[in-house]
Amino acid sequence: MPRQRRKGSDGERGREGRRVGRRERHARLLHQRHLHQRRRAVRAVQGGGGPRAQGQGLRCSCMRMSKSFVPTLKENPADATVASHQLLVRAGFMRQLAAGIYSILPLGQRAIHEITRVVREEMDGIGGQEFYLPALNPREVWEESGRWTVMGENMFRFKDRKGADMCLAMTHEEIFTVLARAEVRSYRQLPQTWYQIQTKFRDEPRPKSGLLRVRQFTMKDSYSFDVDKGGLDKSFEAHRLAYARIFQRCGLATVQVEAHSGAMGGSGSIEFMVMTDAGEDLIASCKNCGYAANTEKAESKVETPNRFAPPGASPDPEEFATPGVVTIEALAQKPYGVPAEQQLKTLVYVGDDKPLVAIVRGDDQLNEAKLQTASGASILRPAHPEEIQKWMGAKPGSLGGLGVKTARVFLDNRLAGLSGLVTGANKDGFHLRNVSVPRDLAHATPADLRTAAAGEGCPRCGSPLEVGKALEVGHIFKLGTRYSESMGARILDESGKEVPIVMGSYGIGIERILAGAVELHHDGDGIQWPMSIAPLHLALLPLQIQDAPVRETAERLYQQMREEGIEALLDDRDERAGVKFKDADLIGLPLRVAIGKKGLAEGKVEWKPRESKEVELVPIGEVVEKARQAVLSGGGRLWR
RNA sequence: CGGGGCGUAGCGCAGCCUGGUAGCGCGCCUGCCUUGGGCGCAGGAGGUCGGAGGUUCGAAUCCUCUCGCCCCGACCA
Repeated sequence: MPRQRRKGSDGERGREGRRVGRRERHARLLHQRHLHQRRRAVRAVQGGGGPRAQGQGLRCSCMRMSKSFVPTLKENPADATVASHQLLVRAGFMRQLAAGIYSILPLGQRAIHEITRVVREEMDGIGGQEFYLPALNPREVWEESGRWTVMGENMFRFKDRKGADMCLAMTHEEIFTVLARAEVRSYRQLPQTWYQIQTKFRDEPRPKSGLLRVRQFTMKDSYSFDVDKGGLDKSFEAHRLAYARIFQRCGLATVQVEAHSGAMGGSGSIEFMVMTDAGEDLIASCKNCGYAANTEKAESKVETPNRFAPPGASPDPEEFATPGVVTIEALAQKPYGVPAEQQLKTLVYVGDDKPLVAIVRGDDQLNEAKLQTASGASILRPAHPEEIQKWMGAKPGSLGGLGVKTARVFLDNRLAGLSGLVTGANKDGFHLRNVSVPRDLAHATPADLRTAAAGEGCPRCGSPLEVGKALEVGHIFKLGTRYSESMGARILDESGKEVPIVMGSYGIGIERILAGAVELHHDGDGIQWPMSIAPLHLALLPLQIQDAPVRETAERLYQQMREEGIEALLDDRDERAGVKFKDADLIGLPLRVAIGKKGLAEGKVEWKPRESKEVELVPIGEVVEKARQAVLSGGGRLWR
């Protein structure tokens, strides 16, 4: 088929020199192509129209099962425990290479393309400009921000042949800041929003759950650069709204929660969470007022009556022997009978190489993220037993905060004002009773240290909080001047004063969207892709491939769909109907059209959306249009 | 990093305790048959038993070391 140039129309005019905007030109091109393909479609229907070489000038890409690499499995892979991992492997979307490292197969890659398309559209929509930065970084930049140390073991590091320290980037604050400081001089050049979609490397101590926690993954990361805090607030809000649209368009219901900022630093952050048991985070939320926070940060209202306080003045602390008792539980038992809520739990940590003591009520859980926030430490870890012995003079199990001078002591807020409590004596085998917080622990810094639990009061409205498991798919941070100060990215403001650029950083885990969508959308038979991110729109199943009318009808529909921009997966394998149905359900394309002898006798084919139970008989001549409508109304896109 | 489990054919597993011929199901190849929800029959190919060392006449099996993977606890898109 000869490809004709259309003369004298749009293309020519562009050459005449009239400035045509890129966008406009692109739209025109699409229109031209559309007309062209329409004509072909008409010809195809009118006759001839047999199978054609794939891709001839068409941008819509379809697939023939017989020629595609889609290795489906009947049985679940042994190591997969969560649905998304099992199904993505079984349906032929990915294979594991090593712990937390996956090869993405053609179907998986197509779905990822759809996701990144949505992400790009929304990022461009808020004025983001796409970059592509190096994943391979020299030590020096990370040294400048201080994160060469902070990132610790989580960063992949090695030496190049000259012996220089290198690393694989976990995120790109540093590199973008280097660009900004080198080129951005004036407030007039701001605000800027820069982003990329790029591979990130993190040497996770424990990769797990398929794509949910891996060591190499794709992240959309963006960075905003503003003159002041007000500008940052605007950039942050723009991202927040864009993220909400991205996840919604990808078929993910998300909740936005207040979050701990961790190694990123900064003043505030919001996480976007998909509620699923496959997730690893715990979030507390209030149905009544909408409060939602990661339990790393969530607060709660709890009643803490001073019920162990002795009448009158509190007697002095008194040592008593507790041989072999090293747990809260044991001290609550028989001979002692000290309820856990009367005890103080004393834990020793090391924050930036200095000892820290944290005290919470015996039945509460210390929240390390909160201790990190309270202490301002950038690296926090539990102390080793030898360190504890050295600083406290006793082993874990007999520790207490009284008289501690070797370490900063932090005390959970709920303990304020209580007395008549029991704690370790910092002497193995002994505890202290009659401990009064105001008198004996006055040297401790009060802080919110305990982990909020389900049923406790919402910090805003007091209604009972719910706690559920969630998967983090996005995280937005107000970095402020954390990086611009340490790395010297300064500009002149309106008054001619040199000020650090105010930054924000915003991340989305691309594969987590993929896996999260599967967690949310599947059934016992397989995946149920949302139209917007489905690898293809429709499965076309000729049920008896040896039957010429069946085969030819399928081929014709395949061709027509392709020309209409509907992405079809034609299962042209010589397999039994059952095999095709099973694979189609497993792969989970949103639409299915089955062509069988029976229906064909009446001039009909079978229509079935993946999530529907019923099959609908549709006249052959109507099915392409029906599919077109379904793709569009489902949030999909024709013509790529 | 602490605790637990598992490495045997492409995939899922048995065999190991009590040392002596490496097996089953699925998948794959050939033929016949069947043809609307992972058909049936017959034949066939395919394995350094994760690796190294040791004990033994003999090791998938017992011992030591090591590597890898999964799960549970401490870290993050």
